[in-house]
Amino acid sequence: RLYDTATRAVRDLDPVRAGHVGIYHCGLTVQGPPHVGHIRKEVVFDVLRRWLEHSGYQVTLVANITDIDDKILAKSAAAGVEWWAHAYANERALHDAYAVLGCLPPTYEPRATGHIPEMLELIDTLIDKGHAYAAIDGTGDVYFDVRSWPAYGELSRQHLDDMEAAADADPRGKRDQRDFALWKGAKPDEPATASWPSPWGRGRPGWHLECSAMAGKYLGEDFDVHGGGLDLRFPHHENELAQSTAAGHRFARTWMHNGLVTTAGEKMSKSLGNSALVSEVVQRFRAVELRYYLVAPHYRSVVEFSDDALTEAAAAYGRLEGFVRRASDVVGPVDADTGMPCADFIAAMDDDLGTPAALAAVHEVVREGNRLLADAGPAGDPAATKALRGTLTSVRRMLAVLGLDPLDPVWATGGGAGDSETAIALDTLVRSVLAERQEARARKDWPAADAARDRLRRAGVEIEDTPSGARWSTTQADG
RNA sequence: GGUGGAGUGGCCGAGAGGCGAGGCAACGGCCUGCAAAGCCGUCUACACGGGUUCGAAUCCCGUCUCCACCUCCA
Repeated sequence: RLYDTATRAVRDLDPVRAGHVGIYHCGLTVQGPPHVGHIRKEVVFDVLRRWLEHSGYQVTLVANITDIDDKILAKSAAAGVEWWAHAYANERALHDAYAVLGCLPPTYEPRATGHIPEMLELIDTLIDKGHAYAAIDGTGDVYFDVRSWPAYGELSRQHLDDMEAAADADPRGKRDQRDFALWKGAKPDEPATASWPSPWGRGRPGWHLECSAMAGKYLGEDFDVHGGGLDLRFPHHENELAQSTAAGHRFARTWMHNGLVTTAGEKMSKSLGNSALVSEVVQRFRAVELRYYLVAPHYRSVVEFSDDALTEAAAAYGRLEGFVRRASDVVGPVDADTGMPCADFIAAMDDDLGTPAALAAVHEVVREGNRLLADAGPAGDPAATKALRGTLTSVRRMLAVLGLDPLDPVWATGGGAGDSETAIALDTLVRSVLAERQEARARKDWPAADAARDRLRRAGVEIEDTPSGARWSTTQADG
């Protein structure tokens, strides 16, 4: 079940094609590097995709890249670089961000500039059906005629006559002030590379049209889920819906919107200057902690971004991670794919992606696992060890669905031969200090034992005494 | 002016007519040489004012505060 913005109700997901779910969500306009708000949406749809796949569906996840628009042209011009270089650099930054956060790559990521023919075709259809027209002022713009489409406003329940008058009352070549551009005629000061030929002269696509054309191309005229940030509900998604349905498509069956990330109570956005860039946050927190922070609240709620909140998320995640590492030490490697989520977890995830309740269920299972840990082990109760194995496998499976399995290789720092040699060297050194401490403890020389521990701690190495001996970790790498 | 949403314990954050979500912090106990981690326990909250009900954080009416959208926005 998923909450559908259009009907304002939690509804059963009833796929167009049995066993398959097609999802389109609005990716980024690559005008700048992604901040935490942008990446929240990626994480939300990544969790949805993982859960659907876990539940036996084949998922096609399409997220567009808007690689041309006013801001890209303006910012690249200001920076003195080509617009396409600017867009591509930020597209790469986006890819880096979701790789760092452990988001699986989408099935496809179409770029707006690669789909001009599909867009022109859609405009043709709309003109033929009487829902679009070329601007009367000769700018080469083409607009959607909102007054020609009585259902306009159905998604956001807005009425044309109740809307605030646009700030700039310049009607340009529009029949109605609320008509929106499907195609934008090229302006003399824009680079020649930023326009394409069309029946109305050279120009480029309007933002809303891109998504309609690309969703239709890759998912069909009737598909399951269309998503994006809540701020896109109007006008972007309203306009997409109007265009596509006016062109005769059924379009999205469920509209899914994630809540926004705020800082100091206000929406995180570049224009407000309160953005926390993903690349900057992961300097101070581990990426998996950032991901936990984003997965823990429900996807439709507002999340307030702060270092305190992130620190708390890190502590909560540390509890889960600590169990997984300790239990793995005791029972050895397990295949997380064979684990079964507990019933509460399944019920929570099926109910509109209830990650808070799902995570609460994981914490409960971890508590049980920690109890087992006290009795398990080579010298311990074999029944407890067996039970612990099952618990560990289940916990890892549940965390994997959320993209939070601590043992997933994506969270390994570094990688490559050099790093692993360093890791081996570090491990050898730490173990020699631990051995020293153990000798001191054996002869009850507590000051010497504590001095060894303090020495490690000052170097960022935390020690944990377990029934099977001391284990060590840093906040960055595993011991 | 219109549209959608939110206000929950020291903090974060779920739930949506009766059965104490969960996490963090704090405190007490167990464990530990001492710690850390873990386990057990304590802290019984739902913006405000009315109403409905045997029973309301949850439903209804009213009030206040906040956020988002109506301009590019995840």
